[in-house]
Amino acid sequence: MSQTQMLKGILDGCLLAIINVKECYGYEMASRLNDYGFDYVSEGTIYPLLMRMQREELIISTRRKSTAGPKRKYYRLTDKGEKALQDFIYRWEQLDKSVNAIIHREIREKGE
Amino acid sequence: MSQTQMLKGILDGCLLAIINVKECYGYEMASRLNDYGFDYVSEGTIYPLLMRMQREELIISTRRKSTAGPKRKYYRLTDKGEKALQDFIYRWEQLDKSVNAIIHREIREKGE
DNA sequence: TCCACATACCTTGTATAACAAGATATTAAT
DNA sequence: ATTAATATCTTGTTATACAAGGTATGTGGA
Repeated sequence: MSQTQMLKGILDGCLLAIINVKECYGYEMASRLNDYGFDYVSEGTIYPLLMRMQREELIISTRRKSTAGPKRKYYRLTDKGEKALQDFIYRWEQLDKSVNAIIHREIREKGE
Repeated sequence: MSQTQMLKGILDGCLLAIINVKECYGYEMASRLNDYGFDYVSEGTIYPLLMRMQREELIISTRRKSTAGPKRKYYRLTDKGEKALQDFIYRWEQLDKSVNAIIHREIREKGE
């Protein structure tokens, strides 16, 4: 029952959402996540995730020069990635509703 | 990026919340979760989870006769379990806020 | 020039937890 | 006796976040 477990299956959707706002590279995403209120997310988490999503053709990358340091890999969504993001948002909202219902003890009607 | 991954680290808190409302036994919890809007959660998920939480002294069980079938194990929260539930709710609300901020593109101020 | 440092990416191994599938036992009804 | 619903539990698999560490590039200061 840790914060790391709670992120499972959620982080990938969050990265898609971040990329959707604006092209972004891995190293920057950690701090971006932080801005949104997440605790520090390891690069050992982010990079494998990005590579997996690229393999699944949800995102594609372009290498560009950095102002300071090695080249960056900027990611953007594919059409498939945009669909995956919409799907994630839907599933998140379902979960959100369910968990909040439990916490606030609001049992839904069966027929809904 | 499946529904099953999204439940990780969340199901245990949800079960604590359910038990907190009213003593409950494993078999019943599946349908209770369903009432709250969750998809079917396997018994192969629920029972090991209950046993783990009992081992961690978050819940304790009492065997009682069933109206039809073998004895039920009714669970209730310990003091430690109540604290764990409060802790879960806090962490859930943090996550909830963060994910919704990302989805709705509301970047928080750093100083907050 | 040389070195420290921030930037930027990647790999390996580990731990956790949800799940499918199936086993077992009890009670009621046919 | 047989079937079905109830109720619990076990085994093996899979997915994924993370710690720890490695590699490479560019800037600025000594």
